Amino acid sequence: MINNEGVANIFNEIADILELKGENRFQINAFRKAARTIDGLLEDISVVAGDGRLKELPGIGEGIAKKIIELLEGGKLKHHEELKNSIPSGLLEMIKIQGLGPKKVYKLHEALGIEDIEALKAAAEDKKLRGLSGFGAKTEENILKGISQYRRNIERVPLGIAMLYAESIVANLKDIESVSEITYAGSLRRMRETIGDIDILVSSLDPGDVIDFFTGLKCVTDVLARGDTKSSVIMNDLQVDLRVVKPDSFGAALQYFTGSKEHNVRLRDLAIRKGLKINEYGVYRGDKKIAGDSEDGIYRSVGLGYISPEMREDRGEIEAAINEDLPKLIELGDIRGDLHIHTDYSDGKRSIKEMVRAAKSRGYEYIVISDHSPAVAIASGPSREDLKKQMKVIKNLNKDSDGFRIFASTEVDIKPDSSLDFDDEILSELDIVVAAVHSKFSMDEDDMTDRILSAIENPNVDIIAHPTGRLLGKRDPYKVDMKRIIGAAKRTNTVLELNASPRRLDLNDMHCKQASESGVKIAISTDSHDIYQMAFMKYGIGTARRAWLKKEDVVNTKPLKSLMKFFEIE
DNA sequence: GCCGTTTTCGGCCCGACTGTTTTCAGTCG
Repeated sequence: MINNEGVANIFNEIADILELKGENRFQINAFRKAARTIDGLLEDISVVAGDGRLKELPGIGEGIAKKIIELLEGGKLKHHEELKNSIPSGLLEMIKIQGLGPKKVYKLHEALGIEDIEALKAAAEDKKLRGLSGFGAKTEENILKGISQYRRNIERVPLGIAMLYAESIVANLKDIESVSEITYAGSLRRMRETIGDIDILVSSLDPGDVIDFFTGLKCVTDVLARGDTKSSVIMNDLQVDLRVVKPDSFGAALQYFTGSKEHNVRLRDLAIRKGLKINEYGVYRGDKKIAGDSEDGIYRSVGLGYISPEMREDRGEIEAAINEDLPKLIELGDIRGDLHIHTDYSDGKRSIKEMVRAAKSRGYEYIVISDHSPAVAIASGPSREDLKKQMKVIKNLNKDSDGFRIFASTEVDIKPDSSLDFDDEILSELDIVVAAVHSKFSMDEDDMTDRILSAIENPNVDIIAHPTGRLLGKRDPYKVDMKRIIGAAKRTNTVLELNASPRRLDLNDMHCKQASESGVKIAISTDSHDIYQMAFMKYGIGTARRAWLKKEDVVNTKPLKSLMKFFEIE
């Protein structure tokens, strides 16, 4: 059975082919919009179709609804098959090359019979492109550059890495005299889990000065574009776009360059209906500028409350704003403790005392010491006896802790046979039990789901850590039926973790939203193995805000007393 | 192909940069 992603991919491919053939661009947008709707859907598209609700979805009307049903029934779409057969498949790959779009690719195919990237490369090297109108020597050079870049496969980088680069660029440009405001924007500001390129926005009355400094930075390896107010460069194998605007447009530009594109299209559409026009300089009624210096003002001008960057994905936030129903999102300052911490009892780098001190300096009221159980051999976690000793040490530390509380715990391994790595007797003595999968990730979906469910069903287990096991860019999530996990977690009052480590961010934003909408409580934990990693909490908060989580949805916003009540700790 | 507190027809976001052109098309975000 085809899933949501499969249907979305087919509609996107239809849009690509129609674009190559130069068909009506609004029809093309309609397919893309439908694809986006389906891709972002929390429900299974087959369920929506079964209920006859397809046409209630935004961007899905009579024609596309029929196509979805055809796909669900037969796994194929006649319209799609016909389109695919009408062009060489290599053209679809060619449009992915930077600087090449559908028009140029189709022209290359029509005029020179070029059908794939290999042929394109050969033709460009033989200087055969420059004869075509619209193509010159520079175009050939750029195409070859684009091909080698495409082949190097510049991938999206994890949020945590991109954030470090962005913060250092911001720090560098801040000192330029004409710069009055500077920040990063784009998907980084929306705290997406991976980042394709870094967007930096600056307000200055002397754009040339800023652009000069930016393109001259030592770490810049290639300048892709350099205009009067805008420039793109490559540094650290990552594209960085800089835009400079005047201060009275900073809010409008920040709104615009934060995106997402889908969110902005919706916002501009709304503005048009109200007789307004939004661009990156401001909001205009006729020639009169009515907003621009602040982001808040942009939203107010179209009658909406302020929508936080993390929500701007066209996943219902515009509707929520129209209905004055925007959630008050959780903030970093709401966090009162960390519920997943490692120490030198297993593979952590620091002692319990050191981790406690770091937690206190962050203003926390409690932490959970959850070292690995022995089955995770590489972490050389405490044996049953050593865990008992650790519990005693914690008990003593708690005696003179001026109100701060250390909770004894374990990150007990859920073994491939579904059993836990510690017996129920010792688990029941711990304050909190965190359980997680660390091995045999390749199980099929039913077995893996059953494996995790059996941990959820154990009354001693309080929290399931990193529930899908993914490592961003390194290891795919294991296959698991999240609906069953969420259902069981709700029924047993088991907490699901949002692991804040930027290499995990697991649960992801969509699963988190799903879980919390089903009434499951979330723990945002850093899984720290060293002091500095406790700062990862901000990435967890970012993901939580993308999931529309409120303070009440997250257990570690509770003050000490009510947290103890929640976990039934003496 | 979708959609409607102007509309069931006629709209559909907007502007910068590049490279090719002699005023603009294509691409990108």
